[in-house]
Amino acid sequence: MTRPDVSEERKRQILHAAAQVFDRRGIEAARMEEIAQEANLSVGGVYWYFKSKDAIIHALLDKMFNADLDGLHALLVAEGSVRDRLITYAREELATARSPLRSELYNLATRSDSACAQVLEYLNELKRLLAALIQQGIDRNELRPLDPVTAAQTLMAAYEGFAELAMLGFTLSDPERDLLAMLDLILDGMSQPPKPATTTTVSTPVFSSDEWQAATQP
Amino acid sequence: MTRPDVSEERKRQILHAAAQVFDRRGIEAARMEEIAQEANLSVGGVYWYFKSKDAIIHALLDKMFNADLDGLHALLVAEGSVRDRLITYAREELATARSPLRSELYNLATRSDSACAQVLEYLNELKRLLAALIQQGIDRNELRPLDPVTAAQTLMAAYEGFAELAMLGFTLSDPERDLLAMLDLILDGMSQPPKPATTTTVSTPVFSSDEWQAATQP
DNA sequence: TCGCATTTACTGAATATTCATTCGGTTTAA
DNA sequence: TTAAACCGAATGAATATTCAGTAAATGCGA
Repeated sequence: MTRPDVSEERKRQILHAAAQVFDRRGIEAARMEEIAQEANLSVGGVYWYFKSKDAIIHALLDKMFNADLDGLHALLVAEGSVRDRLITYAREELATARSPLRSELYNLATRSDSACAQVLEYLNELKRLLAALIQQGIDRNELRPLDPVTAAQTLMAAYEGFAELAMLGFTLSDPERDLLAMLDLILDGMSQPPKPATTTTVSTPVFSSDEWQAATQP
Repeated sequence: MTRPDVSEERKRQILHAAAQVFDRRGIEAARMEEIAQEANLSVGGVYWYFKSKDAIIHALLDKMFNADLDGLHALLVAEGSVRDRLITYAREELATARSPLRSELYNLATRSDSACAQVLEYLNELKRLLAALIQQGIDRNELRPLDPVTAAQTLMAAYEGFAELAMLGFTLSDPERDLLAMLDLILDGMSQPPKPATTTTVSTPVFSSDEWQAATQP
């Protein structure tokens, strides 16, 4: 009677498929039919494991958020300068950033109370972890004394905003270079003045000065 | 035969109504019926002025983007320090920021080529104007010499990200205070070291130190 | 080691609902 | 009288969810 339990495996399959379809169609436009196909199941098969489309979304959020927080947790106790670890975190985020999924989920959160609660819980935990990392930087004298929570929130806004812009294909050169340039700028501002400006290695201006000066007379 | 032309008036009515409905329901969930009602028209009446729902979205985007760019344009030639003007711009944005609309529109842009082009055009213009303003700051020695385009993009990411987070109700105290704290932090980093840290007047820490230090041992 | 019963895992057509859009008809101002 | 401005029921297409079945793995008795 006890058949080998495939439900964990199936759920993983379905969530993977859903992520793919959400990516290309958007959450609202994603059809259960297409998710089922992508998961090598029929519509009914998907409903065997998930109560509804919403349940899939919820589970997917959970998976993504946990993966993200786990990564940051690991960085909190990893070695290296705080600056380097913040950059590493940003780089890891970048991998996810260009997918419309995250923005869609946030978007959804503005309309569903339960989704909103889930997202806020994630954001608060993210803030706590980032603030802790920044506090580490202050304690080690890498960063100037600033309010770690404000700094954490600032970084979060920058990350989020960058992800949003990158998603739309709005970048100077390539996303990674732009991300690093942005972080260099912000982290320079947060660093101890002793080394006044850590040389901004990546940020090679891509526009000629003519080009942006033209903006003054449009 | 030449009746007084009400079409401009009607279009304004409809766009206003659409903005309201998009705000509370989201773009996809907004029903033409509801937009029509809000505009004191029937469904057919709305279709008399707009070819489709997409046309309404497009026109609304156009209106919002132009209002934003016009405001920034005015700030570019206004008096006051660059810092103050960047703060003023951010404050003006904040008024719009808490509505899900902007995020929805971006979100939509990832799926419609024409919407995407429209958004990118706006973002590029925004970047040009912000870069020009920052260049002004460098020329006047208010800001340290940095790549104005990178700085502009950094500010844009921060603005966007902040708007996204504020939309979800993710703030320390009140949105305005948080926004100013964030900008102070970023602009301090961009300012000339001579006055090493412009006193961060608004950023009164809201969490006790116990509270965020707890984040280290979760 | 073969049926046979039983339960789990699945299928996909049918159902029900939800809108964007259309269009034949009505109102109103000139 | 005419044409622009408007109405709103009807149409049609899209799609989440259900459900009456089917397939297949397992245990069990002979």
